[in-house]
Amino acid sequence: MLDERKTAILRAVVKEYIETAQPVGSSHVARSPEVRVSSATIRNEMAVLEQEGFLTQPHTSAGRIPTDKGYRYFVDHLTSRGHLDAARSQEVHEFFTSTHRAVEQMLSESSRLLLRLTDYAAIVVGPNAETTTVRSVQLVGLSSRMATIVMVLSNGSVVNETFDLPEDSSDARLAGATSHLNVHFHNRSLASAPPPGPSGDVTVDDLCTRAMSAMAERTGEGEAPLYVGGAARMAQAFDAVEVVRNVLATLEQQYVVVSLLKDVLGRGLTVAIGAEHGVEPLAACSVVVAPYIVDGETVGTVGVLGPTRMNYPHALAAVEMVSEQLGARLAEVES
Amino acid sequence: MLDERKTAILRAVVKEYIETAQPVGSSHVARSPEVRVSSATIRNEMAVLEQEGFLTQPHTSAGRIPTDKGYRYFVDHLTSRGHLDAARSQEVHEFFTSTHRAVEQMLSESSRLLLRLTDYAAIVVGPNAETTTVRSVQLVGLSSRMATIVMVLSNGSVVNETFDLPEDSSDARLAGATSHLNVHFHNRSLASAPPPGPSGDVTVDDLCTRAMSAMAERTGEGEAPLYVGGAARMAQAFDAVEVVRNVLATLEQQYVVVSLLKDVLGRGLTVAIGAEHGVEPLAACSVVVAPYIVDGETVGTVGVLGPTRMNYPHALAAVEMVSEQLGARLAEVES
DNA sequence: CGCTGGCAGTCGGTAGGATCGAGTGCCAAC
DNA sequence: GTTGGCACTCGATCCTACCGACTGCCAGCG
Repeated sequence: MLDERKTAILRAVVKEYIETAQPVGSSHVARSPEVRVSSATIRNEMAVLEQEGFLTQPHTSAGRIPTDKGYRYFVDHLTSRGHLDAARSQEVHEFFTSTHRAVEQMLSESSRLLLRLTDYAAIVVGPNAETTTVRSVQLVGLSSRMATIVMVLSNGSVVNETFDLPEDSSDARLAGATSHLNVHFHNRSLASAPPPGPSGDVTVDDLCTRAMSAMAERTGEGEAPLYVGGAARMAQAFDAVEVVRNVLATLEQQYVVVSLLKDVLGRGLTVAIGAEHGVEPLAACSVVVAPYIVDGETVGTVGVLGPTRMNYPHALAAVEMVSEQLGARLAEVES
Repeated sequence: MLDERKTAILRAVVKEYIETAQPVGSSHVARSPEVRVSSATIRNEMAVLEQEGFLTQPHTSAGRIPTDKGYRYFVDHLTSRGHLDAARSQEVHEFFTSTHRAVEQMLSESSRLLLRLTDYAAIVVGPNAETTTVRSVQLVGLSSRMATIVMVLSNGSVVNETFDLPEDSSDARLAGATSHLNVHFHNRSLASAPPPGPSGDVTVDDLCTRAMSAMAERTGEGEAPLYVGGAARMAQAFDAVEVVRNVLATLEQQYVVVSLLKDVLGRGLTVAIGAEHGVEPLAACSVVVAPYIVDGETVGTVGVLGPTRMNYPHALAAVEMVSEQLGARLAEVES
């Protein structure tokens, strides 16, 4: 699509702009060792790149900055895969060999790890209900009127909800419902299993129904657990206060974030640049995502969200590494 | 400490400054209906207030702004307790009558509620291990090498951790350990109960030890669950980018926040203004806290964190209302 | 004696204007 | 096709003057 020299120039502009956040002029590019022509030639080429939509000028007589299309071309034509430096690579390995906590904690800490690696906002979406099976169900009475249902899933995560007890429940009936549900869900997926059939005791059935409908709130569409870290740290990459506020506010709306990641991944992308992802308040942001895979199944997503002028090679490397390690770590739990 | 007129003037300055965030001059104060003297008199009084440390001038020939000491006097001498307007009051009631979810969700949503009420960062610290008793313990095998321990506490919260299984464990031994732990912890506090005694089977004992030491990470000092909402929204109240970054970064360090609240509450305060709380990066912030109480026991804390020029009466009213309702709602679970 | 109106003085904020310089587009020459 | 040179553009920066919101002080009034 672009000849070699234009590609080299575009690459130089993107790299420079990512570093400095300043419009880059032809003479800067000429200084780059990859490009061995004079600044005049570069000016001509840059004019063409601008006409074709890869670059833009904030104003006449300023340098050029990449457009979304420019970034897109850049990431699609990366020469070298990014590498994490030794220290960071080390940090990831240490993290995943030393962590020994509940899945929920591990995901939450993974998001902090990714934050430290990239300095952008790190997002980890937990395993969803479709891909895990139920290992154990238990109903626990809290008082005469309330109880909790606790489910342990095959990936080690635990979901719980409280619900009101019917009048005529008793400890025995709670136990009955517990074993009824255990038999019913044994090694079945929470989301795909049919509702439990009758048990012979109407109160037990009532208990099961109440417990399951409480649970349904949790396993509904898009209700995957979400861990966001470092929104604040990334925000400093923007200078317009207005933008910062929008971005932070959007990041607090969990379902927007989850569906954003799902959507990007669903379109087979690993990088969504600026307006590509379609979430308007995040138009100044790019997203780098990777699924994490356990037993050949995609069970969740990790990603980073940063300004469009983020360091894509680095972010790609970090996200990939964390997703791989996370998948491997979670696989250990199930094997 | 201050005569009535000085108090009125200080009050007027604080109120005005909270609203406008601009230094307020003597003529503005003179316009306030509570003060019925000329601006010249007010100037004299303000000079005294400044000398005594209640007000300060950003520079000569500017209006005055309150110092931390000024805010402190203001909140200590509030005439009228703040009231939430009808709409917000309504919102709180609706929230607490309609929510029917697991404790963890309720706390998380409470923090969002408080955020909506005040537009400052809302903080909810969950019940800690000392004040709850164990209702149920269960060990669930995830694979041949790993298992999860799940505890349901009397307040409806659920804590879980994973741990490695010893070589010679079996489903039967997991069940044995489960019932051993259940008997041991029955209606005892997780934190204060002694470690379980021997059961007669060394593998079962091993299981119990491993499970409990995994759990210990969770119930250790200062490990109360924390829900922070709306850090971003509050940040817009500051204009110095530097400050915003510090504040947001600090808010992401959970243990700092938890101990801050504990500390403030421990000193018997409900409001900590600016430097009073001693957390240096939050020197530009004030904190309003209230414990929530279940069965006469303080089990957790709610609070808001905002700029020192926050609307104290409003924040106090909001925090108090939410803490009361939250306590009442949690009490229902246990009764 | 306390309160008030008036007045001179201070100083940050803003607007206008000159200057600077990084960068462009174009062109003639190689 | 590439290059050096040149005229031009335009945001950023600095300076200056000015404005206005204050204050502190003082003399006079009730």
